[in-house]
Amino acid sequence: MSPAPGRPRLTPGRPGLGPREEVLAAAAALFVEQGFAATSTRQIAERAGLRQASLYYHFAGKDEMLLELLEESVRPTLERAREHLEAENAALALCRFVLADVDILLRDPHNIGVLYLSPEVTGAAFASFRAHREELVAVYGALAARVGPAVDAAFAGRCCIQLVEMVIAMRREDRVPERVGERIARACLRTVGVDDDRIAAIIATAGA
Amino acid sequence: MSPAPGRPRLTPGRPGLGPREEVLAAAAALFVEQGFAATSTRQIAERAGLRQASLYYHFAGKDEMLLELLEESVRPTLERAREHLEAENAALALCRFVLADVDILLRDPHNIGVLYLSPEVTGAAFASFRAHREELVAVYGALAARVGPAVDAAFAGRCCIQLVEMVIAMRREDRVPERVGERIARACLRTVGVDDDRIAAIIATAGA
DNA sequence: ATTATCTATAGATCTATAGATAATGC
DNA sequence: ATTATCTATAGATCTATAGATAATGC
Repeated sequence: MSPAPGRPRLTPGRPGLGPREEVLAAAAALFVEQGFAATSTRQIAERAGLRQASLYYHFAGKDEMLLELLEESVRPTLERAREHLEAENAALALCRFVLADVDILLRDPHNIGVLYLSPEVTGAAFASFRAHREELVAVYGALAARVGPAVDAAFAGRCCIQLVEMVIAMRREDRVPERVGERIARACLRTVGVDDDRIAAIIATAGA
Repeated sequence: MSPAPGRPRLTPGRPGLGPREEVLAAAAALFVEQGFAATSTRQIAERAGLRQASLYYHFAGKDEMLLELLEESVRPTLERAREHLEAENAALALCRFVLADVDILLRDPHNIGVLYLSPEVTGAAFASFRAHREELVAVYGALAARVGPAVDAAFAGRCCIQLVEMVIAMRREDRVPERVGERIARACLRTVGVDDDRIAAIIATAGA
């Protein structure tokens, strides 16, 4: 195990991760805790264990860090989307998609979702993230449309994503109840207009 | 109409409002557009039409401005809460409360709700706001509990508030559909477990 | 005298660049 | 020679205070 080339750090840095990932982890924790604009590059560097100026070897600036964190946080959900869209039973697919999404949000190491709504993400630098999020809304809409053709698909999709992202707020307050995924899935299916008997069956199937 | 005492402003300032309100309006617009930490006192002052240092005659700092804006934005909803909690028909009361809350959020001149989730609000300076918001969650929970005693009241309450606050995201994207209030109310009632026939009746009554 | 503003500024940041340095690898 | 870090710092902020000033009202 020869050490990497380049001048060594003053503080060694964790063995498993590359420096880019160390910086991203530090940035994520601070952005979530203090907010994006309130976090300085110096704080990020300090937490990551290198010098402020060294950040610029890996990133053009804070924007690039946040963009990468946000993209990372929607990517896994979008990757799962396709398989669910192709499933036969639409209500079951919606249920499974919700369960998967909730699970991904719960597993995110820093709960980066708290920044989805934040005003800084409106900027041009984050256009690609917003586009990906739009895709996600569209997926929920498409699933909702197939469940109940009577409902306004776009609106129902929005409701679902809104309910799913309730876990972000819950995590921030450290009050994530037991079986959240299942409960949110039930709420989504009710919202879309599936009746309770079917919901019970669907959740039982999805859980298996 | 004699002018107010004190040295006159360089820029006159709008006739209807006191200086405090002018500053708050400027701050709200900028906080929502750029984020709290990304907005400087200089920008706020410029927009309000006075000098940066003059802000400190009215406010101790940015924190105090945001706190006041946030409190202002939950107060009207909480004031309405009591009457709804005392109503006989719980489902109807929930429906009316949702309609009122959505309406208030839609009328808010700057959509300040985008900052509810933002990390800066976690700080000690905003404890009283968070307490008021907790109250609001409790009101939704209490109403939900009376509608269907079988459901977990706290969770159902959270779902409702989450669905109501969907209008904040919609406003930010400038995509508020027609009759949002009614549609969100329907989603809430479904989530809480009211069946569609009753919902139709309730919404008809509430609208009258 | 009181009020509400102004001008000026100290002191503390913060970002991003320039250039030096300490490793590896050829 | 290449890579990845370091030190040092310029230039641009930003917040909050001190003290002057221009009104009103007594």
